[in-house]
Amino acid sequence: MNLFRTFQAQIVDVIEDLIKAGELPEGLDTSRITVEPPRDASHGDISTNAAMVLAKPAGMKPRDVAALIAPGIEALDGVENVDIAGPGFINAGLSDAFWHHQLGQILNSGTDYGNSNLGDGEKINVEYVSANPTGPLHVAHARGAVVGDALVNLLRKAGFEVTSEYYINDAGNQVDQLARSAHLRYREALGEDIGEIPEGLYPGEYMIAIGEELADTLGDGLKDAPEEEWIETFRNVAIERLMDQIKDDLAALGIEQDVFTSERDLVAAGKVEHVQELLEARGLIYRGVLEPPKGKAAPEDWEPREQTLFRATDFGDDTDRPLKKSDGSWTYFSNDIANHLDKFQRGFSTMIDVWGADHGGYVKRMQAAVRAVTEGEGELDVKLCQIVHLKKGGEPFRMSKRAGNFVTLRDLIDELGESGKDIIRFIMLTRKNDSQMDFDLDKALEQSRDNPVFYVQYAHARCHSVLRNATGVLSEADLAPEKLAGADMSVLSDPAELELIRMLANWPKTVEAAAESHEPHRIAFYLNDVAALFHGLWNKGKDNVQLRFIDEDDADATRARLALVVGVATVIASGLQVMGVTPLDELR
RNA sequence: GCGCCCGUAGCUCAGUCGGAUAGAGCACAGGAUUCCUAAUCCUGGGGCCGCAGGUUCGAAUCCUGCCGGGCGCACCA
Repeated sequence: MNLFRTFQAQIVDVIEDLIKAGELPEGLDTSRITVEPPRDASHGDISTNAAMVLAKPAGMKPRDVAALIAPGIEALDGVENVDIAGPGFINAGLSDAFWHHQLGQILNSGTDYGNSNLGDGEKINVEYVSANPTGPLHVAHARGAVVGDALVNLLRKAGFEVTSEYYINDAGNQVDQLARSAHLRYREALGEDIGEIPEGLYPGEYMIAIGEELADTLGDGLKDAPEEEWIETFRNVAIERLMDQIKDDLAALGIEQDVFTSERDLVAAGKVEHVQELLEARGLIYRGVLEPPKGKAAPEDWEPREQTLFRATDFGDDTDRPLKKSDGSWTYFSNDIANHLDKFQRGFSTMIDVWGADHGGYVKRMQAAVRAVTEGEGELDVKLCQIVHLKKGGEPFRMSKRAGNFVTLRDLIDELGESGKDIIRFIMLTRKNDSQMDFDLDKALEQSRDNPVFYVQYAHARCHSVLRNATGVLSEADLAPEKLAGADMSVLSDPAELELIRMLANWPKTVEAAAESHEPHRIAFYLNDVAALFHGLWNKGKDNVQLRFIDEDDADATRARLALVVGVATVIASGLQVMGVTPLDELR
């Protein structure tokens, strides 16, 4: 529970008391009342819009309503003073003791601080990565992987019951081409000169080992056999190997997903037919001919064709969408509807998909389908991840080990060294998912203010450095968080110290807001703010000896200040945990 | 031509789902280190929040229309 929510509930109580007493009219809607930290610190610690929201329905002036509510707020625990300002804001200042108490709570909670019951155990499914099993992951996948995974952690922290999921596109033409590529490499492994890899097949070197394995296990009997005899086996083996590799790459990024759903299995289980029956029964399927796209040059082979169409326009899409290909097989779209219906039937009425921006044109139709197939009970939020431009020293970066090849995720991790995982994860979260991003390899390794990964890690390491130095004044046992939580915090009275505590106490609200909006990047920005205040306070100790964390002549003051230091380290660690980044105690 | 995303300081970006005088970093100018990591910090200038209307107590935020950039646009996945 974040403290602003607590105050919000208390203020609503105050208002209800006023209604009972006849001071305010009955039937006021209190749901729009918010309590927030004011942007300007001079306006106090908390601020509510209650008077402005209630003024109109109550038929009163905002300031008059505020005057009625203010005394009730002033009487609340922790409130020191109340002020009515501007158009009718009620601002309240909280006592130092209140903030000291918050700090104690941080120490007692550890990195669980910020955990919330906001989600109330509601089930949410987050699908991300879902790359085709036709090759290793490349950088373009990294952003979605990180965003999705951080979102999972974030939602869990906020009290949702989250399942992380990968949808394997193992049906359709692409995996058949994969099987053919494997067969070619199989023949190559048996000594045949295969020459150039034909257009449409997968030329990557990663196919060679698969071909060799197939040759080892199957012998040469399938070398000249017709495709029907081998395609299934080759497909299965290739997909399995590539999925293993993808899982390894994800593991290197610290990602391990709960559920892997196979498109092929969904089809085989008849789930797509089920979708069709369901839509048919609701009158949402018809045979029809689509208009060619206007303006843009029509596809070469376009011809008016009667198709099996889903009435997507009834659910907010721009045009109706085909469910079957001309050869009678299901479209990718049909299968993906089955995928989402399946998720819904497994109990997820809230679903989040993380996609690349190039799939943006697919959002509306999928959302339309989810609405149709769940009768409005299911909700799909799609997070689109914009492209990442790799750079090195400001120049576009290409790592063309093989001419024309993409940069694999593995290459990127290796390039960044042992902290590669943490660096990638942090940087990928320093932009909103839908804005484009430059990823500069030099900057990412730089140890400077310029590099947010370093800046936040440095703050955390500094905290631990202080604690290491503190053993001269306090015993190990005295440095335990739960021990420090009981310290007399009253020396923490400098504005910079209190500002830092306020920032730390903002963590639970940050978690809830980020979780509600499905925006994990907010965590990165918050941590940057925490680090900035901490570095600032640290440097104040240079001018003002009174503010140094360790005072060899005053164990009590040291205890209180170290409580603050541990609080900072705790909140940073808690935030990094959500991002999937390992906090460092030392940077040397 | 249609749809989606974006447009905020010279540059890169935040902006707590409608709040008060719009914030950081970089860059630029100046300053702080016998002292817990100066790998840091402090001070300063910088803005028509793309443009124009609308909604209301109140708009960077919501609606409409333009302008500019990115992505996508039958039976690929």
